[in-house]
Amino acid sequence: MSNIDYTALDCCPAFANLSKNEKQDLIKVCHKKRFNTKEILFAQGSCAQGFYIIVSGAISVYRLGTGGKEQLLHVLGEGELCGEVPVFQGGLYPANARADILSEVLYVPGDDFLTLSENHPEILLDILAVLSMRLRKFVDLIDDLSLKEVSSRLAKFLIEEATHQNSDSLTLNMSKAKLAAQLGTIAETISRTFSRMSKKAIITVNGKNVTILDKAQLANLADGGKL
Amino acid sequence: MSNIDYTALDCCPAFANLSKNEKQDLIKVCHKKRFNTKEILFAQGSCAQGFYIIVSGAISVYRLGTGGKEQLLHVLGEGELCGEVPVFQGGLYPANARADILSEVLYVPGDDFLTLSENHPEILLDILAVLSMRLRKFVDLIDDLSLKEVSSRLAKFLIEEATHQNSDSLTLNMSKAKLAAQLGTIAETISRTFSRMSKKAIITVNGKNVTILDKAQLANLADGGKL
DNA sequence: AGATTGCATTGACTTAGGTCAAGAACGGTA
DNA sequence: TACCGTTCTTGACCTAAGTCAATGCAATCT
Repeated sequence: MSNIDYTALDCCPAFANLSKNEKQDLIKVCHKKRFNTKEILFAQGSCAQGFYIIVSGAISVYRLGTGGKEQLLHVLGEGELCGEVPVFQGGLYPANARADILSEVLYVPGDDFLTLSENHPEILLDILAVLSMRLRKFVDLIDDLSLKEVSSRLAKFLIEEATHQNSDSLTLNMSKAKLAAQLGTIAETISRTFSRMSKKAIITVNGKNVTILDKAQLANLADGGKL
Repeated sequence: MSNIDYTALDCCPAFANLSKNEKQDLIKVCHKKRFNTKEILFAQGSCAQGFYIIVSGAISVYRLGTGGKEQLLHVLGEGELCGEVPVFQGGLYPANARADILSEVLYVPGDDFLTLSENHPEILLDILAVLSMRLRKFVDLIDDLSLKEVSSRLAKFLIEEATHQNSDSLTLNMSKAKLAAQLGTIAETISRTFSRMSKKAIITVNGKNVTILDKAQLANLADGGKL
């Protein structure tokens, strides 16, 4: 079907355990696709024949509310899977997916994947790990939305992001509106929360750069403390 | 290890596809356990060595917020799996689980299960279906918490429950407080929402019995309409 | 430079829904 | 029946956060 180089799968941790031969078997059934900025990969409720492996770029997976408010479910990047749920259950995509920037993906037809898994069942354990990780993240998000306030969620996000960029300051790699959607709120509220944190000398904000001044207080906020 | 009858697994849709022999292999590694009302199966963050198959009873899986507010993640019943995520990823339970009533479960050690899956990889597809279903439900819950109001969530719940009990009236099988926790709110708000729906002649409430008077309006609410 | 476009910020206002507290209703037990 | 604990309802209040609208940038294009 395709003559893509099997090393394209090297970017994908979920398939890292596969042997060279297994990767070649998998790549044989893949179709390379390319999505432009803002192009839709799939819409909630539409029928799924397969899933995607992201080779490069970034894909937002989201739900839409009344009035067009978005709740981001994940932002997926290089090496991650996208839209795999309906392959194993239900057949319909549970949410919408859109390319944030020009993105290259491998489309894996579900049937082909399932056939392949008969010969290489270890692959299923890898997928189980991916879904388990997603469940964990969702539990955290549900917990946040239901039990925490925006200042907590933002504090948590900043701590995670700073840790990730291992420093006391961090650069937001998305617009405030997108950050808001991810945290289950709106841009204005993010703005106000940033400025309240600044007034209390917990952080300083400069465009997309945030510097953490008082780690302890930020951790306290993340933990449910009052701003 | 155990000499439980393999037919104990018949209650479990996730393992319905297994042959008699496979069920016997699985049951061999299971330990029967029994939990009294309010007894804890596991706590968030504790280390997991295995998962549970619920034979009878009911298990609540939940997160705790400050001040003891609970967000229910699922209420699991006969035949369902519980605590399987850490077997495949991370090793720690993502949430708390507690028996609502006297419950019988089969404890499946993770290692044994993984070993078993090497000989019967189809079992992994069944687990994938279970996790996929959970992801779907979580996406709906996230959507509700972030994008819908309580009246919407309650309306949706009533419609689902009535459909499930196939009639225009339904009996709540839990306390209002528990219903509230499931919908990400508190008992008082549920009370008030019920009474507003009653005043508008959409439903009538009588103890644990709810009768739907105006299906169309209820559906409209579930869809984001104003109460 | 001026104009256009897209984000970010701020203020004034509204509102859903949480908190606290007082009763009322219900269910089991003696 | 009377007593108890639990659950449910209702009211008064408060606050987090959403809405709407004005304005301020900063970046890019003509």
